[in-house]
Amino acid sequence: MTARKRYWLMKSEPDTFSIDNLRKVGTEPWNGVRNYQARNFMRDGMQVGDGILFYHSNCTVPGIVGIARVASAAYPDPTQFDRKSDYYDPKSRPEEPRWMLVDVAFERKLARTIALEEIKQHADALGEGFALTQRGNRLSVMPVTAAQWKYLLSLE
DNA sequence: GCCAACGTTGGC
DNA sequence: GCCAACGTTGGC
Repeated sequence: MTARKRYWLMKSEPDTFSIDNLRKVGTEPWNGVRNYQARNFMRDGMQVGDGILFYHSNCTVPGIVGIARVASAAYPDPTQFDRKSDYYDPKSRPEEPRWMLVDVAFERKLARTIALEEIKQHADALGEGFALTQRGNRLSVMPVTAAQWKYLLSLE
């Protein structure tokens, strides 16, 4: 029995890991998420094949730049046990890992960037539940409804 | 580079 | 369990 496909938005700083980086490598473990809410979405919500809006944050034109898909079930983020990693978490133990991730696979780049500025203009159509346009929201992984997915891609 | 928002930590 | 201090995110 296969559950219905779900949709997500995932933020990445292009200076660290851009949509072009993802296109090059094909599939990437989404490591470094250190926020419980974002982790829970990956661990409890994501299923292989789910759609991902790839979002560039902290850059000149923040916005949605591509589409990816969930390519693995959730598994422990190995960087949490790597002392040399920026993401090392001394409080996490291998027998009880604190941080989980999924693999993310490249699908395509959008024909153009759907900028945050533009998305904000459609806030009414997207509904109040859309976390990206809610003031002060810093979540790096968030759910997107099928309707929001469709609407956002219709802007492309 | 600034700073508002907000999550986490740790003293009490 | 409260809450001040602190660190991070991320738009601008």
